[in-house]
Amino acid sequence: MVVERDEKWVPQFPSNPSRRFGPSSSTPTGRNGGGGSVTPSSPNSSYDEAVSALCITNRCSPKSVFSLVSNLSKFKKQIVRDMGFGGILEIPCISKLNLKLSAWLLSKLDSEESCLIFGPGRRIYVHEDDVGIVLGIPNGDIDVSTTSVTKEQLELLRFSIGLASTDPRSIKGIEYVLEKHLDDQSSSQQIDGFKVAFVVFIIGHLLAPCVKHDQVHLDFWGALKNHAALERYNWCRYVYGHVLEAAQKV
DNA sequence: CCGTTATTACTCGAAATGTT
DNA sequence: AACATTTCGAGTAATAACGG
Repeated sequence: MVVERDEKWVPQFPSNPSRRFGPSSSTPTGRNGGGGSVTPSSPNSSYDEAVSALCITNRCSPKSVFSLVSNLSKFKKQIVRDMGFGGILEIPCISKLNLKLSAWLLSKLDSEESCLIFGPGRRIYVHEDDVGIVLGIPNGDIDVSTTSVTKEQLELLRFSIGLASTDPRSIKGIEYVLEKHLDDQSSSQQIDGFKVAFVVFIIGHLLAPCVKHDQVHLDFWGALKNHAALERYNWCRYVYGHVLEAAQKV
């Protein structure tokens, strides 16, 4: 039911040492953040809100991106940088995401005003450019979502990067594509195939993971048709759009 | 010899991943 | 989408080392 994907990795916070609120019917342990004189408005309701979203699933895994990226050859990394996705190469190896913190953050995100609201006068405005600053992905002038792709084009794309499966959403075997040897002798088709496969991989594993195992959304494939202009698309807006969508579900 | 501190081992829970 | 399994990290307890 409440299924949300979380596209931002959390900067490793000092994991809160809250041993779960036991069923002991004793003191309700006022959960004021260390400050003390925090907003007395409704510290409880907001907290319950986050707790109610405990049943969340998340297919986002920076670690798989990290392990792939760390095994890329110099040549491939240069290709990635040329695409404008250089920031992906710097992804830290975070193997665990704090889902509670993610859910809490998303619950504070107002999609209308595009800011995190922590209380009266406590707001952090978020812009899609910030996504680019943090993740280091292209922030071009073409909107990803305006592009569309037909079934045939999708088929052709998948074929060109070596994904043979008939299921258009499946990305099984994409790692094999990315591990194929590439050097300056390789044809431009092979390099383009690598570029497309790389974008699909990071979208599927980090930026906008689908809730289903080994599957991705189809809404960004249109942007992949144009191999030469991958860096001219606004991937930040695409990612941020998915964050907002997830926030609305919370 | 006792009390305090540091290192290590183990247990438990949460998150990731795969399957039906 | 729900369920099951695996993996990983944090917390805790036990033990060893050190100093008084």
